[in-house]
Amino acid sequence: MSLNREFYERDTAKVARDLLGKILLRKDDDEFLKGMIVETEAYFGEGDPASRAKENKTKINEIMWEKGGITLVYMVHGHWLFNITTEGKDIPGAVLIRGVEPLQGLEKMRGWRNKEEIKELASGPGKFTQAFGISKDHHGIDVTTSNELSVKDNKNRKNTPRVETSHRIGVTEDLDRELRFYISGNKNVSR
DNA sequence: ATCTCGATTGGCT
DNA sequence: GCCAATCGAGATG
Repeated sequence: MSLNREFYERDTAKVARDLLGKILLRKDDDEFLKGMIVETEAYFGEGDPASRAKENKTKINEIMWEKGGITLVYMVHGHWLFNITTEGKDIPGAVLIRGVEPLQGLEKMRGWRNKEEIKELASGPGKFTQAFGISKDHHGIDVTTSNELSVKDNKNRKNTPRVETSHRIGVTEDLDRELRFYISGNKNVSR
């Protein structure tokens, strides 16, 4: 079962933290690519200087004001970045997926990334989208109902992961709060 | 039509 | 650690 609407329509920082350890599934043709989310960042709306929803809506970011659980994909520095929207309608928010531990479909990921080492496949927001073949085509997908792209609970993991936090990476201006979350000690965290 | 910018990456020192 | 290449969106003319 995919995580439901209620999971996403909560405080963005909580969603970002709770996505750690969850399983991300991407179906490409008949093959499944699978990985565990190990690093995320939370982005709010007005008052968050680093957020794309800090000012006016655009064709791409308007989705942040809609319901939670929808994919938001855009390009930065020549790389596609993948987010999932949070909160309900009219409250903007999204979680950026920054790091994933590859679990299934490694050969396809290696081909798309042109790298061999597992820790080089998805240990960064742009690396992850390249490894999973995610691009503009995957913008606006409802991950609570889609077969192509979904997020599920991790049945194999009983204890909750040990989480560390830091300031968000690469942003020109950040809030005082630490809004980057990652699983302590995991090799697929970006840095 | 052209310009600017960025939630990045990888190669080099 | 530094820095250049990256490329599409949004703004501007």
